[in-house]
Amino acid sequence: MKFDKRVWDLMKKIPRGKVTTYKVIAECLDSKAYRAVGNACRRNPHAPIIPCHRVVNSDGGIGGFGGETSGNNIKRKIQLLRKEGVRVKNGKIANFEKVLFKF
DNA sequence: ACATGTTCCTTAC
DNA sequence: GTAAGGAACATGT
Repeated sequence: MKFDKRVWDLMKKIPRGKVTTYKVIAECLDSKAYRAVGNACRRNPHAPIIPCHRVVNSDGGIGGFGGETSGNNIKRKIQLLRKEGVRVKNGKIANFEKVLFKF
């Protein structure tokens, strides 16, 4: 409950053209539950104000949904990111360090 | 392979 | 109908 709320709050803070990682979020929450962060995103009760597509893995790879990682709905999010200035290479962020938003 | 937090599902009462 | 336990999950080291 509080966990999700905090996660969402941080996500809302992500500016356009930048991305964040589950690791960073978890660290900000003073927790090591990286998975919980992803789960909170999955619940995502706030549709557009929580940009899940702006949250990526520590490797800069777009998260893996239920098998949508290999070129499915995910592609749509990648396009959106690309449009915002995030370079995506085959489902992974190219200039990851440059667009990585640290809290 | 293990650690970590939450959510969902199954089973028990 | 409500409560408890266990499995799964959009991860990271």
